[in-house]
Amino acid sequence: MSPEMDSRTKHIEESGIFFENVGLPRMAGRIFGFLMVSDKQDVSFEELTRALKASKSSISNNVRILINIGFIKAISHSGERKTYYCLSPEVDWVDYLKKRIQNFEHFRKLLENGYELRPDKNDDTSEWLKYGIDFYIWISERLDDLLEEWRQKVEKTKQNSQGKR
Amino acid sequence: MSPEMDSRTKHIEESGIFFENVGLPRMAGRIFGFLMVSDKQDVSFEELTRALKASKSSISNNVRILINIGFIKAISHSGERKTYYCLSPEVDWVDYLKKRIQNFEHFRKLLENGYELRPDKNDDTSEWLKYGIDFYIWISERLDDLLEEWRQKVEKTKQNSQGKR
DNA sequence: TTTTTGGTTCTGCAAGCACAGAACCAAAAA
DNA sequence: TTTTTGGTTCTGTGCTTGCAGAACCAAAAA
Repeated sequence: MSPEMDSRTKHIEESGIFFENVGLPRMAGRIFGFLMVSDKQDVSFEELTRALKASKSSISNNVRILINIGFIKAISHSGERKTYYCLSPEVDWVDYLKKRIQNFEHFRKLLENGYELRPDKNDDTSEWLKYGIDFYIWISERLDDLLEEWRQKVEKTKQNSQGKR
Repeated sequence: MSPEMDSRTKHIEESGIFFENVGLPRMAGRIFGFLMVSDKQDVSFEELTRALKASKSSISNNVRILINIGFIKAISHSGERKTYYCLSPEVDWVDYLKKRIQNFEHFRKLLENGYELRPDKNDDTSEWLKYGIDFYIWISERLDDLLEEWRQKVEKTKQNSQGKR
């Protein structure tokens, strides 16, 4: 990183690294980061290739990834052929988290399966497994409650702001 | 998979695939799965290489990974040079989850940084960022509460079982 | 019709990674 | 001391993946 790199560029690269850390392409993170700090509301495909100095193929593929995740959205303007992209206003954090929480479920099933297969269910290892299973059952329930709570909170806020109008 | 593969082998391989899906080596998952369903309380290094048909280097590296994560533990028996491994009885699910939750914090910081860098903080994108930031602040707090709740639950159970003795 | 534009899909390459096997090393045994 | 044991670290290989550039394609423009 050159020292005179501006804070936006730095932000974009950091976003890329973060995405990489969670198993997504760096370029997808760069696009996401760029959309965050762009002074425009929506950015064209062509601007992305130019701003991020990336090939069309890379932008094309990574834009699709971001759309699938639900982080960004394609929009078009009448009388124009170009496609523009912006952070998806409809992104559902709850749904997004729910998908990530499914890993817990999967892991719990793995523990349960292991427990079932143990020859002696009264030893330390079995106890350990039981404890882990209990924890995951408990935390999954609680997380569901939490997400429902948030959903209602949002619902209420929406009604409020509608009432104000 | 041959049809006559027994359920333990199947479990071990499934564990391997699961680990792979969350970004860890398949072999680490196999070891974890094997320790789950082994009829022994602890398993030697050599038995792992034999049972999983893997090289010493692979076992060595992946055992270290599992120890670092905190999933398994090395133990030794007096009068013996061999090292044995078992599912770590001290594994702290709470700590484990906390580490995974740190990703949320990191992501929130990314959103906050993006928000700070926006030229116009009154447009839709900024609103979107603010909403996301709020959500992550809220969920982080709630998760901390949850983990604390679980910790206390465990504490209580421990006291109970001690009282019974 | 032919040409241009906007974007997708195909091809090839470079980097990263999990694994095996070999070389290695320290501690115990002989 | 030398030999054996138990395990780690080094080296090479095949597989995967992100990317660029080229080929491609459909729709609009000319």
